[in-house]
Amino acid sequence: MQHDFIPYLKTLLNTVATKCRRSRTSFTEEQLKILVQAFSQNPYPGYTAKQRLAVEINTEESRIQIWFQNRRARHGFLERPKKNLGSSKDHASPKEKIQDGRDRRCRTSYSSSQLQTLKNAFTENPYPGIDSREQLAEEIGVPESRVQIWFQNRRSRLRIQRKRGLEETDDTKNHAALVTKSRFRVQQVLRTMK
DNA sequence: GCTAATCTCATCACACGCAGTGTGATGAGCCCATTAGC
Repeated sequence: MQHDFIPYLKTLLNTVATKCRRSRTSFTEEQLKILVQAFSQNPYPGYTAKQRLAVEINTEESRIQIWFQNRRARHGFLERPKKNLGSSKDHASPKEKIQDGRDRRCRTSYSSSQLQTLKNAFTENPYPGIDSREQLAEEIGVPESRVQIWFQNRRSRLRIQRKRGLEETDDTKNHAALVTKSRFRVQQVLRTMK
């Protein structure tokens, strides 16, 4: 997938002052064993399952989420999960499957002041590094992983907005060109009538 | 080189308010995404 130029600019910006990336987590053999086993049972664990795993191997839930994402991408697990009930081959009970289907993290609702802080930070730098994200997270009192998601969504929706804006501008230009063309044509016809 | 971290894009899910919009959460990535730390 092609990336925009901006992410590369962001990397440059971040390297100037703050730490750009979170330091790499290194899982122990024991932790990996637990993760692999959990993956073989269910490659799409719900939020509570991920939280449970996080407690079990003493890490953050967001690290579990990333691990499962990477594992799915690299171990040929291409089939998307069926909504709600799965096949009888699955290890989870039907009840558990239903819960997993709906088991998302509770939606974070930001107060207007939290949003203002995030928006200000976004204006300053749409690609904050781990240090800035952690600082922001502490300032507004939400986990760093939520700040990261907020910035991802914000960038994404801004791109869509810009794209729509450009399309509308193009439409306006096309419309103006058509009007000019029609006027010219009418004038031509009128001239020939004279 | 392996793989955690990060990115974009698409989509789901839910709140708000009553049909559609806004936005947080999640998953894929097909030359099987790219970048970068160990």
